[in-house]
Amino acid sequence: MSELKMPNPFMVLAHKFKSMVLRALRDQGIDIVPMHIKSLFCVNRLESCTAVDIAEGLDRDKAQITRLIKELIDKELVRKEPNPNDKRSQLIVLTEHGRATLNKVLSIEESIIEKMHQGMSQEQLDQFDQLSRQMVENLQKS
Amino acid sequence: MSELKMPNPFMVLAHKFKSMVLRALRDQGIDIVPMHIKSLFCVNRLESCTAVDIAEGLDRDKAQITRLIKELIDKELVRKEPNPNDKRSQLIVLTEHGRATLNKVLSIEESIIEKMHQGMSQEQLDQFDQLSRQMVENLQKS
DNA sequence: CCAATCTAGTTGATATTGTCAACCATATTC
DNA sequence: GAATATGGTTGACAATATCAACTAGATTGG
Repeated sequence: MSELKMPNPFMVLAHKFKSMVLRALRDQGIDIVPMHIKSLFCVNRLESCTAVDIAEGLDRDKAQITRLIKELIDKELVRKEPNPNDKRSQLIVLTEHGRATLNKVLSIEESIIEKMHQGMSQEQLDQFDQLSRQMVENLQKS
Repeated sequence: MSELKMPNPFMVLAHKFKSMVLRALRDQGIDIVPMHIKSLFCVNRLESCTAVDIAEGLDRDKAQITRLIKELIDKELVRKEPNPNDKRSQLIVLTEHGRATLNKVLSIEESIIEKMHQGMSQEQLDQFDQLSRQMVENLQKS
């Protein structure tokens, strides 16, 4: 083959970032994992949030999200309430503990992101995010 | 908390990309997984390649790489040769089958990457990679 | 109004990837 | 030559992902 293929830099970055987030959580004695964080942020973002909203919002399997939600309930970070609009469904709601944990985690992630972004202009960061989003869209087109 | 946190675009991209690569491998009847690919590319890049070279090159645990190499040997994609310079160590070498598989996989990944990069200039792509690398370096500074 | 179809969520099973610790054999260092 | 470090392995477990099949409820169309 022509040239020797190097690892995709954005994949290297994703691996490093995720490892660092998990390590930072452990160091802070926070017993949750990155997928928990993503789910909690999802619940926080949506006024009325169901499991399928999280699955779609995070582009994950419904089965996986069901299990994640159960873990978040066990850790008393969220609770379920009946969905007035759909008897099959429940609304996922942050508990006080969940909100407090989310605030801690937000700080942790923000400090990692700040370190990651050192020496870069806002314009560069905006373009980086924009290109990432565009690439996701490109991949989604069938 | 202040603003509602959205998922990091490069993490969304990494998840989507990895899923697509695995799906494409399955569609092509190729019974390997993304970590196998990364390892094979690593072996291909280095003139004299050991397990610890792969572990370091991919920023992965030695234990994980040991297991991956065993799988690659089982699938006859690589083989081990004694390391003349270190009795503890073996050199990992691509087999013919491994080289052929790597070529197929290269095509598959390249077509996914081409699709991902649609509508983007080379300058933009270079900057994207450069920013990713810089972010990795930033995270690595202790 | 009811059958057919779709959807929300669950459960089971399995796959992929990741992490930590402990170990043995070998290499290096002092 | 003892102490320390390193390459690789094994065990155990954790985190994430995927697919299929299922039940209960919602929607659709005749």
